Amino acid sequence: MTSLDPGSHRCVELSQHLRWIGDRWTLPIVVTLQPGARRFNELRRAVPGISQQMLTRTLRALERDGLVCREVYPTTPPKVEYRLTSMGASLAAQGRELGGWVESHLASLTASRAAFDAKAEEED
Amino acid sequence: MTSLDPGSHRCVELSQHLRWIGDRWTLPIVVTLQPGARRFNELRRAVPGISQQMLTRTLRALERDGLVCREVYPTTPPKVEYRLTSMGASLAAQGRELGGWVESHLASLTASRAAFDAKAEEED
DNA sequence: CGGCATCCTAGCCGATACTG
DNA sequence: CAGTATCGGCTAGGATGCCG
Repeated sequence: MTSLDPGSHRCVELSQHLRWIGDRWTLPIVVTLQPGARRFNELRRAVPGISQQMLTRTLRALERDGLVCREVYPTTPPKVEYRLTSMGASLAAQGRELGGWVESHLASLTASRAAFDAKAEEED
Repeated sequence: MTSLDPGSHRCVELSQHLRWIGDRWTLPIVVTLQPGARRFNELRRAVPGISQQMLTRTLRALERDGLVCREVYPTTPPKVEYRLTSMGASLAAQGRELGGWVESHLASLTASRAAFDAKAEEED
């Protein structure tokens, strides 16, 4: 990945496409879909705290990006399943790695913040 | 990383801490600092498009998180250098991996979006 | 040179209500 | 069950101007 070398500023462009990582729900949803297809409300229950609307929006965005596949069964009541595409699955793997990094550094991160804030406060 | 297994919803919590990765400038800055220390305006020039304020803010946040170290030389004119801590360096590595993923899937992503939008439009 | 303070806008995100 | 529509708050982030 030579275009990510320092000096190449492709990373500025690429970071635009990484913004969905920062949003609240993309990664949780993708990781939740890793084991297999899930129905809408099933997914909703599986991702605690998400609103119906954000689930819809995030799923649409993922579908648009070809990371998630939406399948509608025209039964009554309607049944809609979501599953990862192969690209989505590879993203999930990346997401888990990233989560692993955060998890293993979370303690240091928190400690560092506390120290920084304490120092800032004592200077007042 | 068992706590990232589907079924564990730690990922919801962790995703909170991933938000700063999704912001526009964190990754570009961290990657730019990979080769070694840089001065403020040097960094500013090296990261095209960043405003002075966002550079300041992002660097402060990185410093607070213990990812970047700030060193002031009390000369005239003042000189300030920023360099990655070891934790910052490991984040840079993660960032490059992530960037690599995006880069290698960017074409598919873009194509998928175009197809999705075209289909949505024809349905009007 | 290397900042900080202020103002402003766009878009994320949540809550609520309604539909096939 | 699986959405869509609407409203509104919060905040990331850009522009500008001042300071040591």
